[in-house]
Amino acid sequence: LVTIYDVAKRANVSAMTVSRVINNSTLIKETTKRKVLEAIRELDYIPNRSARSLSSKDTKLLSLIITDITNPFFTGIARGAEDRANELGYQVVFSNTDENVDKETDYVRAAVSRGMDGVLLAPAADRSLESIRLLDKYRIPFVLIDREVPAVAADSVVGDNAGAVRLLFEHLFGHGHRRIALLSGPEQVWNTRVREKEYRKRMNEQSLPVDPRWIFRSGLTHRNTAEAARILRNLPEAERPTAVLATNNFLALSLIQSLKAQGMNVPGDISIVCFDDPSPIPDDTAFLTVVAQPAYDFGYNGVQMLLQRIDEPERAPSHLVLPAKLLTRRSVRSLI
Amino acid sequence: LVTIYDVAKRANVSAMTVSRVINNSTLIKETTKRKVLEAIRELDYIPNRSARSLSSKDTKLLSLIITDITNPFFTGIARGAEDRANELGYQVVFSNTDENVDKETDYVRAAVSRGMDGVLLAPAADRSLESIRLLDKYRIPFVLIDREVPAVAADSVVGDNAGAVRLLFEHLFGHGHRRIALLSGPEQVWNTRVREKEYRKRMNEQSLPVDPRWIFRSGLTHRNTAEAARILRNLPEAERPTAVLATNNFLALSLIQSLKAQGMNVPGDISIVCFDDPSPIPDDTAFLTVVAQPAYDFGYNGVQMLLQRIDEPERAPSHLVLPAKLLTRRSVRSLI
DNA sequence: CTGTTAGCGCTTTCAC
DNA sequence: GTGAAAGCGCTAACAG
Repeated sequence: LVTIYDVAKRANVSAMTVSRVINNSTLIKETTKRKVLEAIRELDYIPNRSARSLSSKDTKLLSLIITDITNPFFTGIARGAEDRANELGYQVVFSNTDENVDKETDYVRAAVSRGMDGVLLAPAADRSLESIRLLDKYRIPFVLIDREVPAVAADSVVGDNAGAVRLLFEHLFGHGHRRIALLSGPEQVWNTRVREKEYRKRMNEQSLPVDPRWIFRSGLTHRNTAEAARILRNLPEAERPTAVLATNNFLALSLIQSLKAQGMNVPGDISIVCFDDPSPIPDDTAFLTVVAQPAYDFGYNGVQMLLQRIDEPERAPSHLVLPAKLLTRRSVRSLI
Repeated sequence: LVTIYDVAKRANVSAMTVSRVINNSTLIKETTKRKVLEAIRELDYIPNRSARSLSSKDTKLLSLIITDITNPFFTGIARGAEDRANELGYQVVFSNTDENVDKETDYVRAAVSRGMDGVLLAPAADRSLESIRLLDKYRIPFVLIDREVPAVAADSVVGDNAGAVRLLFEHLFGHGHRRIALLSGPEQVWNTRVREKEYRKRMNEQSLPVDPRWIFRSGLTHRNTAEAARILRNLPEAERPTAVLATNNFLALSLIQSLKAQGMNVPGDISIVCFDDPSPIPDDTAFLTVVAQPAYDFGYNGVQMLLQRIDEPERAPSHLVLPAKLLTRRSVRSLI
């Protein structure tokens, strides 16, 4: 193995000088620098990150903690994060919590253990407060993405949830839908609550009744839409929603499957819209009408914000809210 | 910051004993172990990975180098890899090469620099031989996934490419298609060649002509299917393929878009099948008929194999070939 | 079963 | 501009 001392000897300088060169220190004579660079090339020297990290305290490692990279929304975030991290000389470690706060906390411990320079966190639930306390305790800079946590004032990049619900609602309303159901996630997820609240607000605004039997709640990882489908089918025609607004793409897909199993057809018997495109790229063949959030930008800007935080740990928290876009496809039937 | 010495002092033992405890050494008295564990808990001690790595040479870090995590095929691999890595106490750093070998080599250098315990590599092209030489030189265990590299005898987990092409071909043939075009990737990708070869073999076997104008080649990242669509449309009816076999999911999606722009309809005017499901989860609304490779297993088994390699660096290379499954959907029109 | 000593490869700090 | 000394937090190798 070739170390900094081998390079130093070869270039007839001290190890310290080599260190300065690989760290782009400016206080170095051009000629020595050149000499060192040459020695590095000749010996094919690659610095040892563990050693650097041990003495300098930075690792050039970022942690990306999301719930499930399989969901194109999070995949997009991951891609955006990696791109920006790479541009800035960082690498990213990713972890899936599956909406499980205990797993999340383990990952945060790992981040502490590795001395990661920062964490990009999509908190699993309100209980993520635990993870955040750990982060705070060890002074690890972090940025919340996609979801906030109550009582936590931290940097964040989130979607315009209310605006997105509005787009969805107006689309349905515009197509004549009045009885609109909600397929929602766990209540402990900030996101879910905001979306649900806006749904109720819109319904009220139009003086539309919200039948409690129209509100369905499901886990995000363990999706149980079968019961929702059964209930929907068994509702008397006049009380049955003509459309469902799902707060999550995979939930919507799952519901369609469950409805099919019940002999109900989308959009023939019931229309469906949801958050986030289940397709990772533009797709003419896609079926679901969705509000697509700019996942890539969540990740890209998240890392950007994280590095600003690393630079200036004391600045006031910033918040970035990104708008969603309606993609009209074929899962909504016009009632007009 | 709390170090191993703080714990040692608190537990009235030496640092070494603490070290043994956190490393699950068996040669420790139960009572001392308990004492140490308690001190660890009281002080909320979290070991410093950089320090451990510097002296022990292992990092519990794995590198996953793929071309684009955005593609559900690679997303699945990533998820499988992370799951298995997590089970075994490792974390994974992911990197996207965008089919660019230079970028890939940079990432391999980073892996060396970080002393990663192993690398899971989906080589961008035959030129990836460079990256592999680096890996060899620094004795970093690695496993090839999805793609092989000529003249490299290394562990690998790949799909049954020939079998998958056969499934696709037989599906088309069974539905009466005789003029079948090929939309393929860059020739420098091992995968692509195997698939193309099998396509020709099948066509020959059925004594079907392969018109050179039916072979289209596109970049995987920069997809140029517009020209293919134009050519297809301009071909005289009798010489125009009735179906296209695409070797990549995103290529297929892109072609559909391009054909649409040319006023051609899928599957009305032309049928399309391809490799790998563009949907990350089971999706009843999906349009494309595909052969789906078990992406998750690629990643899961890849990590498994990698760790065996780490354990026994000298064993003979193993190769795992995973079968694909035909998912029949709506992109093929029956001609019978 | 437990402790001591040395050192992993780098950077910090302070001289010069 | 450059170098020497010390040490980051841990574990290998040995001793007992």
